[in-house]
Amino acid sequence: MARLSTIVYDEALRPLGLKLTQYSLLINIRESDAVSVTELSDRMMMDRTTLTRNLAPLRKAGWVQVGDIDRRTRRIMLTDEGQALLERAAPIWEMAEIRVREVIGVEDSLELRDRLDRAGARLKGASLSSDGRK
Amino acid sequence: MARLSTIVYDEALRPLGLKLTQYSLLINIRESDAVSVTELSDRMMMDRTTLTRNLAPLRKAGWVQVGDIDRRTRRIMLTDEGQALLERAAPIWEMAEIRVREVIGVEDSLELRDRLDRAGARLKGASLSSDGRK
DNA sequence: ATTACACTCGTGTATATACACATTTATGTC
DNA sequence: GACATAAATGTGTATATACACGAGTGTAAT
Repeated sequence: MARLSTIVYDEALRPLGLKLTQYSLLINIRESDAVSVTELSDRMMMDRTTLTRNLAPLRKAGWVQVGDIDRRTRRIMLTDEGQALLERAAPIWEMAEIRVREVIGVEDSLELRDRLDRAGARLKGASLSSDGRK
Repeated sequence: MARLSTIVYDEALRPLGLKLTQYSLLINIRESDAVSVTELSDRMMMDRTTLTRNLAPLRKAGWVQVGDIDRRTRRIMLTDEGQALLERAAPIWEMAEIRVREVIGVEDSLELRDRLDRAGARLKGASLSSDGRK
């Protein structure tokens, strides 16, 4: 399923120079502005260190900005260009979503998403975190 | 879902030094012995060049062997150690599968697999292949 | 104040993934 | 046989992913 999604979505997003994960990341940043690395990685069920790496190309492209709260915690924000990009991406994304539903099956795509959300919640905290040391 | 699978399966397979993709690759090689790179990559709905890279650590570990058919086509095979590894992995894999079904939901896991299979078939050939140049 | 511990984050290393491009080899056409 | 074309594979580059480890920072206990 990861590969299916990659194929369909990446193909659609290519004109914008975006990949699936990058789009997903930008959306999540917009929805919870000024989050910390750890918090965002939890929300995305992604390893913290993976998030750090994934932020790099987004920062280089000028879509994401990172500032400090104290000298330990950082906050991640969209730039104006990032905002603009997401607005341009919105209709393209919707079309891709429709295509995915055609390919996978309409009725189940929503239920599947739901089910995966709940599964994620169930796993959260259990295994997810670089350094398992308490 | 990719990340969910990674977490659960990788955790289970770690004692064997195997990752999810590697196990999947080994199983596919066993089921269609002496395949070519392109054929196997098609079967796994994976980019051909990705497969090449993924084979490297398996060869280095001595689980997979690669020989030549003519000087253009290569055939991929399991070594005896690869066979043995899969046998040791079988019970572990089954337990992980059970756990995934618990987490995601029993009834749907089978139907989901089916649905994804058909979706894959529908997409096959359409977009999948490094170099699209005819 | 010191000290111990918990929190927040990044880097080194290894694998996974795919696209663009290059290379080599077989095959078919004349 | 020569030559164009198609087929099979690999490499360079970039991103995605996670684990092990390390470094700095806040906080609470003494």
